Amino acid sequence: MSEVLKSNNKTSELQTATNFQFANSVDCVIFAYDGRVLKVLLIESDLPDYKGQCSLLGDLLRPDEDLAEASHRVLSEKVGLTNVFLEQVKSFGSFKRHPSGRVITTAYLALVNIKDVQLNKMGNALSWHAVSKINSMAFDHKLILDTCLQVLQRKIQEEPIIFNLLEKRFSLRDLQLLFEQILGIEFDRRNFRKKLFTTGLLTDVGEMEKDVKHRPGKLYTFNHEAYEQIKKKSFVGILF
Amino acid sequence: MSEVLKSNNKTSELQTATNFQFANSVDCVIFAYDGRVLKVLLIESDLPDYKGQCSLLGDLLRPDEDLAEASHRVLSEKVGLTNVFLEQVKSFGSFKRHPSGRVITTAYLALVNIKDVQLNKMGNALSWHAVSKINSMAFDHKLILDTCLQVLQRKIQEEPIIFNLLEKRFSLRDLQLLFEQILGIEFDRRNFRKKLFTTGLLTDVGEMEKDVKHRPGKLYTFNHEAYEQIKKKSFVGILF
DNA sequence: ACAAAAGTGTTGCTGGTACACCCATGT
DNA sequence: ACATGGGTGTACCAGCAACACTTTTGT
Repeated sequence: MSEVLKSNNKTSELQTATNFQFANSVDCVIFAYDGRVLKVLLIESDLPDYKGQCSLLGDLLRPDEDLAEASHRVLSEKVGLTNVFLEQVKSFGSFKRHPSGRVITTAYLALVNIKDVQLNKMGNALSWHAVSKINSMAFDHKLILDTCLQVLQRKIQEEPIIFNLLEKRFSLRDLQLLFEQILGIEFDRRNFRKKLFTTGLLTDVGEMEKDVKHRPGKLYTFNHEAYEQIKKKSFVGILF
Repeated sequence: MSEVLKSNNKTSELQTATNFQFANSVDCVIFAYDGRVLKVLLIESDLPDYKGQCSLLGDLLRPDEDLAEASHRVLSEKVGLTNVFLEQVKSFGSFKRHPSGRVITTAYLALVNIKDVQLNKMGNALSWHAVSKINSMAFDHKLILDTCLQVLQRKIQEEPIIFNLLEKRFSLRDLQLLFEQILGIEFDRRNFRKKLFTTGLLTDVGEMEKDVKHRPGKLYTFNHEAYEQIKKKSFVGILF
């Protein structure tokens, strides 16, 4: 082991250029819901190694930007979206994960409304893929996707982030179907309604669905203010 | 914006050395319990910028190792521990977080048994600090510590990782005090016992505490096998 | 009229919380 | 005997799950 690596801190090593041999990137797992299934936005790889395979949208980290900034930049530059729900999930640093060199990537979970994305404007190789149908991807991106899907499944049960996937106004049916899609289970309609109402997070906007070929349902919005109030109350429910 | 950064993937850029100007590190937030309060293992910084302040134990990522490997190496080389509970928490990539250059660090949560750590053997600047007493640290390490503490608080309620902080055999009192320390709340003793017993994760080892100046309590171990069985049953409890 | 989904209430069970008394050990 | 904490049981309440019928709209 070199002396350099034995030191208490990193100063001595940082002065040497030999340690600056890493590239860092962010990769965004951009989820959306088309009303039927959960989808993820991918780009076709043009690397020879991964001919025809898809990869996540990402980019190299710039010298002057933060990880979070980089993830927002990817959404902005490559998808044309700002003010997106973005949350860091995990970093992947296997030294063989990228064919062209040592790249450490940090995965971000993005939840967008599918109607906000205009693929024709962003052109070319971007497309939505049903999450359940994806078998292989470029690099280790399938692993990253799976990891983010699991995090999504956990998080929608802990925080009301699922609303980022719906339009401002939605029916209870929309909401339930989306929960069921993501979690892969079904709920009793009546109990689901009761539970959601008792959270106090849904505001009845006083309008109804239109253009449905059955009795139209009421439309709701997510009540941010109510959630901010509720959040303060501590959550404790010891159990593994 | 350069053409290079507009490309669909990262190949072209990776070939150039200009993108390999980052250093990556891991920093371990090593928690332990001394029977009274939650502690974290820190090292005194010898950087002039951070004279007298403490920092987490970390090291630069080597060209040939994974992030997880690096975190285990830190525990092994600097604390003399192997087979430690280690879990990635978050990466921190602010471009001004390190005075000597651009370092992206990935924080790991480590849970160890305090008796396994022999500070005298590791020598010098390592020491345990009560988590609640720490006001400032070198770099952005206070932020990292706070983040990891929050993750710890959440995780001990979701998974039985708390046992990593106790000895193999422990009394219910030990376990309850530790929960209370970490979460900063108190539990009713009788309800706590019932709840833990109903999980089926505690095995009565048929022995009692010794050297206590009151009625000795039974000792238990964590039942890994039972947990593996239980884990299979899916957890769903929609609520935010 | 029929199909499709909206909307609504009750009951039983389970799990959480609040709470009080007796027991074993060391001093 | 006293102090300290171990060990146990009960009663109430809230939240969840299971379950069926009526209503509204479009075709």
